[in-house]
This record gives sequence, structure tokens and C-alpha cells, in this order.
Amino acid sequence: MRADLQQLLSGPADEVAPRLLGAILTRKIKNQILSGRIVEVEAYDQNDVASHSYRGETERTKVMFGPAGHLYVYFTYGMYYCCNVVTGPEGHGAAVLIRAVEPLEGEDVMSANRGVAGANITNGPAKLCQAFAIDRKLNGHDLASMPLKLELSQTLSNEQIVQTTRIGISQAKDVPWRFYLKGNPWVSKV
DNA sequence: TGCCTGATGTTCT
DNA sequence: GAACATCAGGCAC
Repeated sequence: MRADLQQLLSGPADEVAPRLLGAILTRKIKNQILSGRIVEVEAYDQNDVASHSYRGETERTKVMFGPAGHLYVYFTYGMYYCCNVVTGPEGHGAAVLIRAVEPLEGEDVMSANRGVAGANITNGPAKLCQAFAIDRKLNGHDLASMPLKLELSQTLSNEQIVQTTRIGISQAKDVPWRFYLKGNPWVSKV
């Protein structure tokens, strides 16, 4: 239900984040379909020092200030991409970082994209971008349409969701805006 | 099993 | 010129 998703995404990032858990991400590459279920996310907002949007809109972060439901892809540490779902009203810089997904379809293709045998393939923000072949070209993409689509699935109960502080950041470490599915093996780190 | 480090380049100060 | 929302491999215990 696209309208429901749009309505959900227009809310604040810290409210949207837990409700994106369980949503399905579908990627189309040539004739291949890849899909996965979101199991771990983090929220970032412009009033949050750890967010890229904290210092205002720049060439890099302008997507975060755009309409909700688009993809914000950033390049980090010289070699990795990470992807976010833009949330909140237009003009407000907020997004939800997708940190881990559980592969549903095309796991063999994801593994090939990652080029690492044996390791977990989608249990980290840069890993899932590699697995889904997401790069700068998809920055600003509308997630309501292919080649990358986001769809809500079932509603989860609060007991299935764990809320903690975010990881991998150097500022605002005490803000509890990381959410993941309890007991899911694809979560990056518990 | 767990800590430490190198790879690598974009962005902002 | 430094920081960085990361990852994988190496080495020590």
C-alpha cells in the first residue's frame, strides 16, 4: 500500500525507523530480482549532531532535505556506500539508515556481488549496499518504483523490536535511535 | 574469540 | 589537513 508507506515516512525519523523493520526491499538488476527484509535500522535527524544533515543542507546532503520516500546514498571511508530512507516533511533533513537485511530472494547473486565467500553478506550497512549493488547512481531515487522499491509487509509487535543506542559513530552516542528485530541472526551486532 | 590496523577518497574545517 | 554512520584480514591470547 503505497499511500500508507508515504504517510508513514512523512513522520519523524525516530518514529519511522522502528516501523520500517520487517519492510521488504526489492532490487531489480537486468533480469535479476533481489529482495530482503529490513531487520536493523538507525534514525538520524537534523537536530542530531551525529547526522550528516546537522550542519545544514549541502551538495551531499540535499537529498535528506527533499521529499520522504527517496534514497540517500553516501560514500564513506573511501570504499563503501551506505543507504538511507529519507523521512519527514520536505525541507527537514532526516533519514533512516538501513543497517541490515535478511535475504529473501537472489541470495546467490548477493553473495557474488559481495565477492566474499562464507561471510555474512547483508549484516552491515556497507555490506547490504554491495549485495544489492546500490551506489551513487541511486542517490535520490524514489523508492516507490523500480529498480529499487520499498514495501511495507506485516505489522510487528513491540516485543519483537529492540531499541538501543547507535553504533559506529563518534558523536551523540547516547541517543537511543537504533532499532532491530529481537533474535534475528542477520542483525549486525547485538 | 577478540583486538588492532590498513585500505582509500569524499566532504567539510 | 583531518575526520569519517566501514569492513576484512592478521596476529595475539
